Amino acid sequence: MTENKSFDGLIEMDAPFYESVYAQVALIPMGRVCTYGKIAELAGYPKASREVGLAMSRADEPGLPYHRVVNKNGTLAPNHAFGSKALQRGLLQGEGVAFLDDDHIDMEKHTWPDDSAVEQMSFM
DNA sequence: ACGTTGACTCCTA
DNA sequence: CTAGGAGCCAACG
Repeated sequence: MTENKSFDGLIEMDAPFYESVYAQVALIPMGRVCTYGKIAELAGYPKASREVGLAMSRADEPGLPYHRVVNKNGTLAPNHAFGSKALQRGLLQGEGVAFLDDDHIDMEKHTWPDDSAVEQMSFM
């Protein structure tokens, strides 16, 4: 009994924070990016921005679009993530994300959740 | 249980 | 632009 360590595909983690992070990341639509701090905030830990990065590093969940998570400054993750910045950039560009430079995303257009989304929700 | 770690963010120079 | 320091907090050994 108490075989709670069954890693038969799904990983039972005792970390609600991490699960919340993964859930938020999974909600990021294509062509959009989100910051670590924003995800931490949405996850319920507004100051745990660093832990979001940890969660990404430790994430083994396939299909999780964590390449859409970038720094608040619009710069991509360090080179050791994704194998290289170029790879992350390619993934984002493939989704329609505009870059101001090789390492800078146009956050004003692609940050999510976006304030312009509020306009869409308005019935006006 | 304590100390270290880190894909962060903010500030100063 | 780069470099350094401080604050922050959960997971991990």
